[in-house]
Amino acid sequence: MTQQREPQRGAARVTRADVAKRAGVSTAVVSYTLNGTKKVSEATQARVLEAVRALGYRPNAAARALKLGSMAQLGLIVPGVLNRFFADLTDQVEQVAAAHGLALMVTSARHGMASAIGHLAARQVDGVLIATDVEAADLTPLATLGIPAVVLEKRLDGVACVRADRYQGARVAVEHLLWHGHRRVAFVGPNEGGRRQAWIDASSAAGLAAEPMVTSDFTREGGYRAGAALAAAPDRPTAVFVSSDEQAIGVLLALHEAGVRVPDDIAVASFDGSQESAYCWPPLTTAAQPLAAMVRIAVDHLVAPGSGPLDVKLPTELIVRSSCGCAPSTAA
Amino acid sequence: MTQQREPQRGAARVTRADVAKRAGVSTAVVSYTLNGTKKVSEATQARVLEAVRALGYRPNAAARALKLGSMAQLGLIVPGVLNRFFADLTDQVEQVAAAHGLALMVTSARHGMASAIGHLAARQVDGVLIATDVEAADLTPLATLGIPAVVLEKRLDGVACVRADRYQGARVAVEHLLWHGHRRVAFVGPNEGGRRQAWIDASSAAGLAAEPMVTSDFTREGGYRAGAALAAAPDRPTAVFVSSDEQAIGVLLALHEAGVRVPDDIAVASFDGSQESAYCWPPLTTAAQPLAAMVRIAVDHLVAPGSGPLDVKLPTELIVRSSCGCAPSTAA
DNA sequence: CTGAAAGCGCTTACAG
DNA sequence: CTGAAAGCGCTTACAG
Repeated sequence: MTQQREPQRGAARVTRADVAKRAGVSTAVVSYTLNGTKKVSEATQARVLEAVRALGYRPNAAARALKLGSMAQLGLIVPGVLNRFFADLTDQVEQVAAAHGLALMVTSARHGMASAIGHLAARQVDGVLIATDVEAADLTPLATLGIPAVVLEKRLDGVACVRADRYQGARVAVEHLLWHGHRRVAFVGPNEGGRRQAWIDASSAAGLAAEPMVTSDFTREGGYRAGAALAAAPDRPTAVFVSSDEQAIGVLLALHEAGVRVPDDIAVASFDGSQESAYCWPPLTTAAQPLAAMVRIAVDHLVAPGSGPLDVKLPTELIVRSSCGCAPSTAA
Repeated sequence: MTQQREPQRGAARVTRADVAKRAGVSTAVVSYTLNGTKKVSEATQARVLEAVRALGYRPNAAARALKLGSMAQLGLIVPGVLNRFFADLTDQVEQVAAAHGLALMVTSARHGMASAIGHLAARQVDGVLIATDVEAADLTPLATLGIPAVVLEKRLDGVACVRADRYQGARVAVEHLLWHGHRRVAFVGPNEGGRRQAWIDASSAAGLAAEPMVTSDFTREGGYRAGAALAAAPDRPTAVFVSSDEQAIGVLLALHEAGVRVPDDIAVASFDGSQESAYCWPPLTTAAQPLAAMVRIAVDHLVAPGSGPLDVKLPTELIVRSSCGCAPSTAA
């Protein structure tokens, strides 16, 4: 007796047995012709294919995955797809994964990293990309299951890592602002990390005090508050480096609302190079992360069977647009 | 002899048999305690849970899916997550699906609807949300497998559909522009459909010729080109209704570059109500789709076992910001 | 070139 | 309250 529940909507599920019967072959032959794993005579092949078509047969991915031990699927953990940069990232990963014949399971870290990882682990993904802050301890479920991971955020001992050189990118951006002649360049971002350090170093290399600094998380809302603070500051800076495009969008809005002109009153440069940065007003001068390369390297590493440790740091490229005071460019 | 390949990275996979052995029970009991499908004595339960923890055991989703006939997973088809509105949508769907204990498989329609649907069908999703243009014929693979679908775009015979009332939304937006006193309101969007018709109707109801119209696809690039055309038009309109926020972002950029002031020289209103619309400059007055409600209804329908036909059309809500000439609002 | 059969890791009706 | 066993739909080593 079968104990299988009816499929959700009661439609009769077509299995390879049905195909085999209709084609007058064994189920093995159906697999052989569908997967090309063994030679099958032309005539038989044609019969099988005809049966597949006629029946609208589609192999059951779960059964296949159970047998093969792989879901042909990658997992991606991002803070959320609402952040423009991570939307860009998600899009890239989807494309590269598809090129490898892999599906993508996007999971937000909204409910915590542990939950996101547990989720992906349970779904037997073949590898996971983590594009947000993560602790080494969060990674153990993956290690236990032998699921490879690569972190796109920060370096963790023994964990594959691909990242942009944030210090270098921020430094070049701040130096560009300095090159424009600004003597008081503000910083908007987290009170730590390479971007902040680059701002400090670039400032002092130019003989300037690194100030003011406005702490802000990586959101537009945070940027908005920082921009409002900047606009209202007693000794207003004439330029600002913002840690991410996403924040910069918020900064721009606050500045506009306060009637502070960009770049005339305050020049702005940021970090990420998201597509968004080309479409805001004014278009942002930004240190662009080499997203395509990062994703390619990360996915290749996940897919390659025996690859060793990975620790890649890629340079960013400063995209010069009009927010810094350079000649307005058209939409890029 | 086992024919199973080693798992990808050679880590020993822990199965429920290992757990059962360690806990000194049968595999059935492991299932019972993990799924709560049958009463298990406290003591046994504790032993099982201990074993699960100690072994780092995680049920195999593929096996479970094969047995249960469900992957506990929904599919979503969007043009791409790069479009802000669809990013908002994706985020909503992910949340609502998660609330139902369902994972989300996001697929872009980049390589064609047939491929996207085939992909999802092969992965045994329990339902699919289609948020982009689709033909009835594309849906047959889903019907064959008994996978329910709901379309968020347009009405198709016999297919569940949830959508915003685009005619009504566009009409209200155009009328708002008219209310501001504009006598020449342009339209940017597709040369068909409810939004265009609403613009035509609202214009003639006000005794005006509906012109000019600039055809544009639903992209920022398209909006940018349309905006440039508008700015250069001989008899420049004083207001424009744009079919989507995404396009409006492009329109704004082109207008800014041409030195055309918004809303002073040209007032702008658009459609969608994406989060983006609150953060561009100036913030957009836009007819907001009731995204949360749409997604909730759609997912509920996918999840409900025997729900009948569904054809819901929800009203939009005009969010008034400063692009139309109303008092500037702060970031919403 | 083709087929019979085992086994992937679960769940559950049935029998203690 | 617990266990033995069948079966979900595939793939593949092995034997024709």
